[in-house]
Amino acid sequence: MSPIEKSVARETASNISRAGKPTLKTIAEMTGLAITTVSRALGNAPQISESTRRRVHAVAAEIGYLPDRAAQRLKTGRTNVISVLLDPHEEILGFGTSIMHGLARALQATSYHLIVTPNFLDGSNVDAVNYIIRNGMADGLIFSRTEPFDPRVRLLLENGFPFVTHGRTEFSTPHAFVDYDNFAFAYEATKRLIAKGRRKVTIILPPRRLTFHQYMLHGFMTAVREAGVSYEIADALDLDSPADMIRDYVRRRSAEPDPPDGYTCPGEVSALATITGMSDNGFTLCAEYDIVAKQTSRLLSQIQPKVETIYEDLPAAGEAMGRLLLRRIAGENAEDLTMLLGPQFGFPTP
Amino acid sequence: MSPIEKSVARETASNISRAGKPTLKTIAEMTGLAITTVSRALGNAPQISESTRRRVHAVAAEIGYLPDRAAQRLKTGRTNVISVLLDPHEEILGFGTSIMHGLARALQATSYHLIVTPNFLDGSNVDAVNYIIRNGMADGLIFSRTEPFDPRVRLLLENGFPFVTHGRTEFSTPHAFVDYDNFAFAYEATKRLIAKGRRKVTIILPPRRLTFHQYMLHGFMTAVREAGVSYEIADALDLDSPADMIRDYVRRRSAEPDPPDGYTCPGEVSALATITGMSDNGFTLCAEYDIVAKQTSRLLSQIQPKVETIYEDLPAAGEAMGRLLLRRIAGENAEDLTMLLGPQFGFPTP
DNA sequence: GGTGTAATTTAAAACGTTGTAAATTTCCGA
DNA sequence: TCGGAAATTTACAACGTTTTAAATTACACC
Repeated sequence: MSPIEKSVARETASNISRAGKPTLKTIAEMTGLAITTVSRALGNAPQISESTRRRVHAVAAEIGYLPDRAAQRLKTGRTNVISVLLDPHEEILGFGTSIMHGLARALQATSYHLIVTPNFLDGSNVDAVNYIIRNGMADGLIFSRTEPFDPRVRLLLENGFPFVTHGRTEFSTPHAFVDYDNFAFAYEATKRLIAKGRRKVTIILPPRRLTFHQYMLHGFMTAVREAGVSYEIADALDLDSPADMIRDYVRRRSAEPDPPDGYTCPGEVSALATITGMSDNGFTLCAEYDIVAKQTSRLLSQIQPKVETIYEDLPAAGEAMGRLLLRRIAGENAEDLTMLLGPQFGFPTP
Repeated sequence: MSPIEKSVARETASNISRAGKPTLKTIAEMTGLAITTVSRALGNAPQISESTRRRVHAVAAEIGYLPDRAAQRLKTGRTNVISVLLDPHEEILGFGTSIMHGLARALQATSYHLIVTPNFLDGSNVDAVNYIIRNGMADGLIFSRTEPFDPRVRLLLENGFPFVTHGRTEFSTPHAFVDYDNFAFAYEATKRLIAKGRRKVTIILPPRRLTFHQYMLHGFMTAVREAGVSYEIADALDLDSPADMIRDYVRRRSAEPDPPDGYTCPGEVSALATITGMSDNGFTLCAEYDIVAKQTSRLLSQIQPKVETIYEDLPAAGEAMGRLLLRRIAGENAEDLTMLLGPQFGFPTP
């Protein structure tokens, strides 16, 4: 077919955009090219001449062509989907949402969609992971709250499935992760309490089975030992305990002899609960005791007197996880895809 | 092929589960049936004999067959996906997450997946809706914070695309929605303030462009007029204002003459900000002034003295939206799919 | 034992894309 | 002017499912 004939064919076919949405076929008819060529041109394959490449791109843009994800997925086996495991414990203070926004930012300009796989109410998180691997529901996975020998991580490693965790593990095989330096947080927070003159510090730790329990404890103990102050650790409760339980515990403990006068609170709600529990017994923040808390939202800046805080930037963590996961999917080595985010002092001005 | 031959064929083929995951073909080979028959049997089509139906189901379960979503989607045009538009304003107190958990519960036993379409940082939410409609990215849509003549709703109605909003609109064409009775909330909250003896009430309203601004205002004004107390409305700020701004406003206003002594707070963070602003000026909650706040989490029960609250059950709203959307997708009439959830007094015991 | 009808099962064609292998065109140097 | 290699384009076959229409089998009745 000569260039002139082609051009005629184009005029003829481009009368009305058909009922359904445009496909490669539509463009093929409009340009007089073969479907394969159009596909190639759009994919910027090397063997397509620059002129047709341009022409195809122009037509595609004009009619608002977007490839059918289902067909692509069927053919290539790639889903263009990244799945986030939503943990029920993340709901209180928008942890999930913060991370999600960061993730969204990372995936913004890519063709990836974000799908949320909530905790199966009955089964464990491992089932969800298994389901996703087995049925190829996503190209990559993101989740948080890792355990030292997290079964989800083990499963993913065994299957060579791309993922990024929020939190480290202790597997010898490296994997991509983003973590917050909770050692630094606890160390710094506790040091600050001591600097304020507090002489018996305490901390509300994450559940023992989670990896960051260790780091947190270690940071706390390091500060304690360096300063030689006394301390105690409440092992009847943890950060996942309902706020009421934390409040009740603090209230009870502060009524007993020799109560702590410095609290390291790695959670906003637990900080609030602590303040409430203390004030129930007539203790005043900054006067009789102090708190240094982890801050992930603007919540704590709303209460009086101001609680001293150390910031953890969750949207940044989300964005980092997104970027690392994309690189992991692209084939980069897992051991090069790790990231430890330091605590930031003071809430960044927006 | 005789039954015996079939049975032999089955034995022969079931030696090893092939490399890839099982497909209809796998089952067809194992049972000696045609692919079509297997598809029908799994779909419980009427013309399949009970015996083969059972046999196919058994084999499918045995080898853990799950239909390929991409192929189904390509063939049928249905995506089996429900998309949630995530609004940036929803991040503070896990609104998004709460709703999401409810939604997840509603979709639990269905084949639907939940995909999150975050606000496109640049474009408006309308672009996202348009994108989803045009490219058939989902079978149904869920979003919140409706305006009286919400352009998203208009677009969806024009295209006959199934959706459920959180919040009402004023279009004459009915559409599915779940809403919280904010009139009842504001009316009840304000009445309580008045019952406590407060004589000048005020309210922090949602942004004027959102539908529930009207309901909230109406409820507030009704209580005010019935009791004949005085009131004022801060129109320099709204519920979306940063907490610091609310706090500063309250602080400034309470230092001026004739300040309000009763606050209706339709948001948890704004309630906190109000308390802080007031206490900055030496006003004590329950003594010099009162607050009745909307409660969507256990946050407010953590501060002292207890703020009186009226509950809004967001997970329940999410679940309701999910169920309504499924029915809408199934073809039910939109006008039958509306739901107004009443305020509940006191936090339900879990 | 045939015949018609109902009950089951089946082959073949799509859905829109990409990969393989082959066909066509273009271009260069002899 | 002609081979032949390089450049460009193409046809066809998948991917796994559902749908349409047709084929086969079973069943009842005369």
